[in-house]
Amino acid sequence: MKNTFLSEMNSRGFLNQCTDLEKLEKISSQKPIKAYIGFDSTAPSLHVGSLMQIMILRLLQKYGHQPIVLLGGGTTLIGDPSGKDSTRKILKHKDIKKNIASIKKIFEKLLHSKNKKTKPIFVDNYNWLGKLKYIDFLRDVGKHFTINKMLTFDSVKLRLDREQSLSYMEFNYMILQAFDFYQLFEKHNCVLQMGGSDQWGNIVNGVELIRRILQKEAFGLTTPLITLSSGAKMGKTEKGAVWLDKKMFSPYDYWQFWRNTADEDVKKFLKYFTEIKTDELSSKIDDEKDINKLKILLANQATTILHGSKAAKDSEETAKATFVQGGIGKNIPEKKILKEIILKGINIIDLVSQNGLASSKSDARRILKNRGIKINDKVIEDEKKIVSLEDFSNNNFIKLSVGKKTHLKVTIT
RNA sequence: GGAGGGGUACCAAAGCGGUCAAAUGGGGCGGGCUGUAAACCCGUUGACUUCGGUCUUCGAAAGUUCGAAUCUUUCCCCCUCCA
Repeated sequence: MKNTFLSEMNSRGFLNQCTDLEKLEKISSQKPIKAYIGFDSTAPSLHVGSLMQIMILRLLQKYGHQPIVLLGGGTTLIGDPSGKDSTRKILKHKDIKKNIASIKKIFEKLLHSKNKKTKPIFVDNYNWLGKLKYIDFLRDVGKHFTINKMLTFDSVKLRLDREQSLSYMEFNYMILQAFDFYQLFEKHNCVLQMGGSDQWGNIVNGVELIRRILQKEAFGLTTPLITLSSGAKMGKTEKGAVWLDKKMFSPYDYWQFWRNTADEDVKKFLKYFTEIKTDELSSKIDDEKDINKLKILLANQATTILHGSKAAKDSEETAKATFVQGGIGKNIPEKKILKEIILKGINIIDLVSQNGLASSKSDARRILKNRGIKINDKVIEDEKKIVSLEDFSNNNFIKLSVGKKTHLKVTIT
C-alpha cells in the first residue's frame, strides 16, 4: 500500500467506517481534497474528547489535503441528540459566538496555516442555517428525508427505546448536519466529512443528500470510539474535563494527564495522539520494557503538539523533581503570600482551603485527618498548626502538598 | 382533558412522625500496597466549629405537631396508561 492519508489513517487505527474506502483512496491519492469535521461549540474550549478528530485534520494537512473546520454556531443552537440521554440545555447565541471565537484560537495553534493549500478553512454554519426559510427548506431538503428512515438512526432510536423524550427540535438535527455537508460540498467542493463513530448516521445523511440533490458522490468516514481499559469515558480527571485551552487546564496538568494513562491504553494512545512514524513507534514499543518510559514519551509528544516542546520539557522536569526527587519543580503552581500574613501566622486549614487545594475547610480537615496534608513532605497531624516564619526557615518558600499529586509552592513576598 | 406513579445528597436508590446530616451501592477524596498504573485493602464524603456543639438541607410555599424527609393543603416539574 502506498503511503497516503488513508494508509496512515489505517495504520494509526483511525478508521472505523467509510462509505467507500477504495474510491476515496483513489480520489485522495490523485489530487488534494477538502474534508471537514464539525465541532461542538457548547463550551469555550474543546477537550481531549475532540483530540482524535484534530489529529486527523493534522494528518490531512500532512498529506497535502485541506481541512475545513466547522464550528457549529447553527447546530449548537439545536443540540445533537447523538449519544445523549437527554436534551442539553440550550445555549444563547451570544455565548456560542464567544465559544467559537475561543475554540478557533486552539485550532490556530494545532493546525498549520503557513501553506496556503493546506491551511484550514473555518466556517460557521450559522451563516447558512440562520438564513433558512422554513417552507423552502422543507420543500428543497426535507423532501429527501423519510421519517421511516430517520426513526431507524441510533441517535433517534436509542432515545425512543429508552423512552426518553426527543424534541422535534433535536429530531431535526441530522437534517441540518446533512445540509451542512451539502453546503460545504457546493461552496468549497468539500468531498469528505469525518467524525466520531457516533456521527455515522449524521454523516451518511449528508452523503445521501448530496447524491439526491446533485447526483454527485461525497464520502463519509468515522473514527473508532476511544475506549479506556477502565471502561470510563476518556478525558475526565480529578480536575474535571481535560480542556485543550491552557487557561482552563494547565500544560503541566495536561502532561500529567497523559503520564497517568492506564498501562493497557498506552500503545493505542501513542498511535492516536503522537506523530511518531508508525514503524518507528512499533519498534520503540517492542524495545522499551519500562512502560513508564512509554508513558513519558506519550506525555511529551502530546504536550508538544498542543503546548509546544518547551512546555513539555518543563512539565517533564517538574514531574521528575516532584515525584522522583521529591523536591519542587518549576512548573508547580506557585502562590505568593504576603509576609505580614506569615509573620502573624496562618492556620494550615485556612491555607489549604483558601488556595483551592480543598473544597472547604471541612474538606481540608478531613484530608488532614487522613494524613494527606504535607509541608515540605512532612505530614501535618495537628489541624491547629499555624504556618509561620519558622516553616520557611530554609527557604523563602514551602512545598504544600495535598495528597500525592497536588502540590503548591507557597512563596513569601 | 381523565386515571395512576413519582420528585431524597455528585448519581442511583432506601427511609414514610422522634434514635435522620438521612441506610446501601456507584462515583469523588485521603491513606496503604505499587510504578505518579491496574486490582485489592482501610478511612472519609453538607457547612462552620473554641470539637461541647451550632447552622442549612430531602421539588417550592404554607400548615398540623413539643417534634416533619416522613402527616395536611396549594403550587411547580417528571413519568406511565387512557382519550
